[in-house]
Amino acid sequence: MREDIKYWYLKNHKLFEHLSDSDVDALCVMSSFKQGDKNDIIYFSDTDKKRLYTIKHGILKICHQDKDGKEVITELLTEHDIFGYISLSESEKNTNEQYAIVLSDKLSICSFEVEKFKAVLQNNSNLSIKYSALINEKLVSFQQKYSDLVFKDVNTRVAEFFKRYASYHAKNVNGILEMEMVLTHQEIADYTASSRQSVTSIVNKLVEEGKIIYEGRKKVIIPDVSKL
Amino acid sequence: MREDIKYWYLKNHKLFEHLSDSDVDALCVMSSFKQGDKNDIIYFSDTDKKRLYTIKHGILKICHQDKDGKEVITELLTEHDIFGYISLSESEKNTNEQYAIVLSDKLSICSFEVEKFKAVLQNNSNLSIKYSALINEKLVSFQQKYSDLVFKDVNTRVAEFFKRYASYHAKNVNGILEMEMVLTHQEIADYTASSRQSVTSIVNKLVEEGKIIYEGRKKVIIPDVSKL
DNA sequence: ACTCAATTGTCGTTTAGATGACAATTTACT
DNA sequence: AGTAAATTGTCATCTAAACGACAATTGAGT
Repeated sequence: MREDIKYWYLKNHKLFEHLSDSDVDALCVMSSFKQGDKNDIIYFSDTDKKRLYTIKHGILKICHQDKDGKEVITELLTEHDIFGYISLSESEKNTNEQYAIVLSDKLSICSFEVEKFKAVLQNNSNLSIKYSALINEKLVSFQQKYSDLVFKDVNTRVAEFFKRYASYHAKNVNGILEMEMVLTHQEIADYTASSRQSVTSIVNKLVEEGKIIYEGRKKVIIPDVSKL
Repeated sequence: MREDIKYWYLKNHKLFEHLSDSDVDALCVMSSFKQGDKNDIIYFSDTDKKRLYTIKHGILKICHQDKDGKEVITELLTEHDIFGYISLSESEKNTNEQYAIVLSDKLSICSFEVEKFKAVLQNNSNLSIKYSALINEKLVSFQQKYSDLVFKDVNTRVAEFFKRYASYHAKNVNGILEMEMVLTHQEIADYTASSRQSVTSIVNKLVEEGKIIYEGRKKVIIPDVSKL
């Protein structure tokens, strides 16, 4: 990948936007870009040097399975999201059998070796505060996800999935939200901690009520988010 | 509180242990210590200046409720744990209607104004890397908690609660774990996302099987953790 | 356009675990 | 010690949502 494109990407990332040019240069040198296609699997193997990833373009699901192969999607990542974290003890396997699968047609990601990234943090307290805050945001949204699972029923969770997905991926045309839906019912179920059949029937109910519109299986329209 | 005790506490905190004396001095100045008793409620009100807390001694539950008053315990905090996080946007309410209640007889906490703490981070990249890693640990354990809720049944979750609780609070006497139990069945239920009655019957089953021993309602013994 | 695999639709059935109701026990308080 | 309040014990009932099974539909690949 050409240096100027790396540069452009990092300069436009909320984590790095206020960095000095020379700091961005330093990051550029240590960063590595990669492409992927739909259904590609990205393992975060423990054997490799640990890396920190940020997504340049595309959608990725982070999942793991229980022993019976039942899958849970812990995160849906999009442009500018980060994944793979730094930890205190170098050795500690924190990936926890997680793996990522590309959901969008194309994906491009940018990654850094964790140890090198730490070195940049050393000289950039501003960056590290931002990084902390970012991780913190994730923590808060996970706590939210946890309470939602405890407090809210499947119907609500699925409806809120659509709202959330829309907030990331929808184009707003006069208040009408249009988006490409890259998740199957099964995947929505994995994400909302429910079952495929439940998602199917809930989606159909939402469609009947006119709250969402499916055009084919890949396009979703939400005429009025406030009614969802 | 006497300065030398503050100093001593911070010097022994894993987050601050490698800080220079002068940095610890600086933290001491901005820190404030507070005491609490069992059942005291600590609100993280949005009106106040946001603070970062660390626990000097005692046990605290962080919870929030849904509209019907149903409670979920999101975290159990103990010595050296931190709570209340920094965020990018100053204003953002991240506390999310959370509140904390003291579970142990006595509690003492230490707190910093978030903005002041950030200033110390600015000049201490080492500290901020540690801080990031700490938040990150929390994130990972939350992801774990989430998957456990999805994958594991109540029996397992309750059993694992005891293991986890023991790992923090038990004295190990020749492989036999003894601990003071500060949670009621109801609270264990709130923590494991289940119901009081389920916890009661699961606990009794574990007692019958000899996997745990209750002496009164406040003391628990685990003869052999590996069998739990 | 045709075929096959993937996805969705629709049931009836099953089940884990919540919930309610009340009794028994333990602990706290005067 | 005696009483009230909190906690725990037990059971029967209920329910949300998983699960299995199979059909219908869609879309991708040739």
